Amino acid sequence: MLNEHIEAIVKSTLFKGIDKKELGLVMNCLCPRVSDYRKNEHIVLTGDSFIGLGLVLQGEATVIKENSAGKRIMMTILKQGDLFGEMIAFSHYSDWLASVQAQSDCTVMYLPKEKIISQCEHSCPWHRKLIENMLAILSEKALQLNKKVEYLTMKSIREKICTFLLDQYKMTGRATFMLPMNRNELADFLNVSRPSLSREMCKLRDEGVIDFHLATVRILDVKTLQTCLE
Amino acid sequence: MLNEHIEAIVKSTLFKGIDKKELGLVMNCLCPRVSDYRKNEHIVLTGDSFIGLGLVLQGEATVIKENSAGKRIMMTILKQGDLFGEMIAFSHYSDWLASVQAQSDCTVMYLPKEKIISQCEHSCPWHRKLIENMLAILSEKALQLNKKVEYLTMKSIREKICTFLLDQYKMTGRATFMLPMNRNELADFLNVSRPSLSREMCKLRDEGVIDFHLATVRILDVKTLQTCLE
DNA sequence: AAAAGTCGGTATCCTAGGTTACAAAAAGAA
DNA sequence: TTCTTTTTGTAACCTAGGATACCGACTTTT
Repeated sequence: MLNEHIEAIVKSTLFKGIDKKELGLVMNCLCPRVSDYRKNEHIVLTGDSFIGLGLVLQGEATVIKENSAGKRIMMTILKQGDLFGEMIAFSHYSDWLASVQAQSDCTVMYLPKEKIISQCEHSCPWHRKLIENMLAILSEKALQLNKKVEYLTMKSIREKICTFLLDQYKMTGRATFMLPMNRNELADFLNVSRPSLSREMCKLRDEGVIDFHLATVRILDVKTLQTCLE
Repeated sequence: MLNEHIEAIVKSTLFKGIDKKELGLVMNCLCPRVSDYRKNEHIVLTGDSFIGLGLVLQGEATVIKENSAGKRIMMTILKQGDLFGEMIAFSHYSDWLASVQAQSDCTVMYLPKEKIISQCEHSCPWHRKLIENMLAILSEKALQLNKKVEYLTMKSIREKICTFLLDQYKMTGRATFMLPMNRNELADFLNVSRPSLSREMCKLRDEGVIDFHLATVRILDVKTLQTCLE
């Protein structure tokens, strides 16, 4: 089983930094359950009891969350090497909070949470690495959600845009940079409508604060950009 | 140092489930740095290099985040037993992302992250518990942020209210329940203005979907409440 | 019990931004 | 190139909900 799926395992953040040669031992110790699913089949269902952290070895799947009224909303697309269930694995929940459905024929590996934190008799060095990776995965997840909350909490589109552009400015260190997504995706990320986003960006251009052409943006007046956030 | 601060340590989620008698050994192994701060003094500053997970042993402090324009926003109030820096400790960041300021005279303990994940020579049983707690803390944090994102993403106040009420209904299992916060806090949580929240709640009452008096709410028509979310 | 402070409901007014629809530009395919 | 598709910008229209202000009901203080 290992050889045919080694690619997915190596790709995943959970096994990052663990030597390829060691993976045999690791898997032997973790003895994960592996299951196959056909296209459109449900991999897990909301409310099913949680059996372990999921890792997509093969194929593509979607995470679907049902709201209080039962409406289904697609949350994420999972590809080879992606994890799911990482937020509930070590929480007080014992059931899945969302469903996962196969978009193509899929192979999924389940890692029981006890196996991840338990120190096996030999107290293998990679075990520590596994725990470290798990902590890093959860931390990054929380930070990413935190960032999202920050954007969603802003009241005006202008504030969202200015913050986003200043973030990009800081990250790239240049006044001229490329936006990492198209208008639709950006509007989605900021939780506003695409035309409203365009309208506001054009206003900023008319005011001489920024200039842009498609994905290329140049910040002309950092100070004014900052005053939008005060 | 242990005896005078045992209360805070026992209170904290990080040391939950570790026997009081063992705490001496635990602290001996973790050998945390402890620092005192005076009222209004900065405990950590955004950009300072991260030295370890913070635990408030005594006093009260506030977490203050600066946005891209440098505007300072109060994020949380930390009390005895509260942790800070748990999201960055195991992330790729090596600097603090927010500042912490003492609101009263404070004592703070710093736990280096290596000490938390390292297995000491004696491979103490409580070490595993510590890791488990750390994973639980991060998971719950991520889940809580996830919930917040869900609420913030909804476009209409009505949808937010209906979701909130259905959540409460599910949690309590009763059609009549008490709201866990007052109108101001609820408006804040849902990221809307208080009068708008009142207005919409009254509309729902006028339509016969719910009834309420102050904090007491009764759901009259679950189905209609659910259709708001579709 | 009078005074002061808090909390929730209500009315008015107004604007930011959603919706829809279309046109222009860019990118890709044939 | 030319045709098609996708991505943007723009304009017109309209409403959800923010801001503000005020009132009445309760609470707490003195």
